Amino acid sequence: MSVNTRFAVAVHSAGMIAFGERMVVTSENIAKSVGTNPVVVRRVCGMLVRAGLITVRKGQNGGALLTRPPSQITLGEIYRAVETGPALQVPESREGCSCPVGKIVGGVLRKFFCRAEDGMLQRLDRMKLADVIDAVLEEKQQ
Amino acid sequence: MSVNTRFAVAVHSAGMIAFGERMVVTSENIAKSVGTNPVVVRRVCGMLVRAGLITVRKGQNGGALLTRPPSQITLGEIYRAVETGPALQVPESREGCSCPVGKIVGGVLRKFFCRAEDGMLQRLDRMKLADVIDAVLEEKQQ
DNA sequence: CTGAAATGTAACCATACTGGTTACATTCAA
DNA sequence: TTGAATGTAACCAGTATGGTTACATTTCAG
Repeated sequence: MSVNTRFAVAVHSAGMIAFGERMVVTSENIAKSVGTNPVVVRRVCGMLVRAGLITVRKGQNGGALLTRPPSQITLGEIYRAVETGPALQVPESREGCSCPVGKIVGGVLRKFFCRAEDGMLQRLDRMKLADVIDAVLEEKQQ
Repeated sequence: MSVNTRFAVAVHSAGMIAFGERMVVTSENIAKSVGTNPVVVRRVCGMLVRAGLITVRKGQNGGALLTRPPSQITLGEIYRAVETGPALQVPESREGCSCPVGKIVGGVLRKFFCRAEDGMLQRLDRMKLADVIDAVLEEKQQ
């Protein structure tokens, strides 16, 4: 329970914010649905704001809105908005401490890992927020 | 410096172990090259042993050996050997605590995230340990 | 057979990241 | 003006990781 749920919270939040024009979506609403704390939601939404994916209105009857329709927002964009650094990391060999071959290996690994991670990002780029919403609505019908 | 360097250490180690027939590769050798501690290397190599990717001989003139040639070992196998749990996680909404819709969203997200992660795994499965070794040797020439 | 060299593993610590929580200033609408 | 909402700082707890020491165990060399 120590990793990486930020992305999930972000997608979940964005999915609810997609309905922001029909209902007021507050951090408290979202937190209830996600099963977490309003402050956590606000932290994540802050990153979405900084990435230009949503806008937030303070004050009474506040709430958030998407800046684009959910069919034009990809999970890749959300991922990049909230995730910092590569998923596959290479330890920074403390300078000079490791043998020269060790440094070469580190550089090579970084290249390989980047290519692998791109595979994940490309798939995320092909998934639209609207796809997630559709899947949820479909499951809800059943 | 808190995440995920296990995989990098594992690939680096396996790469050195590929030369185990021509030279004695000890955890201390590997640790020097990686820039870490022999115990850390042994911990990771233990997982590779359990996954059947290498064998280790204790005692004097010990060292490790690959169970297959490096052209038949993929980075995907190494990844699965040392990495536990999905890279993209969905918070387990504390049972009953979250609204029913929240649970549906969680399930949907898990599906989407799995598909995305598969993109990374498929690429890792196409990368052979031999490819890494070749790339390192090539860089070393220059 | 003995000793040196190597592994396997437990134990402990420091560090870092995350998420939960409280608190409070700020903003905005009714 | 007041209440509802956000933004953010601050602090805590839990967890994972990596570094380190220590020690039992294994295995080969001599």
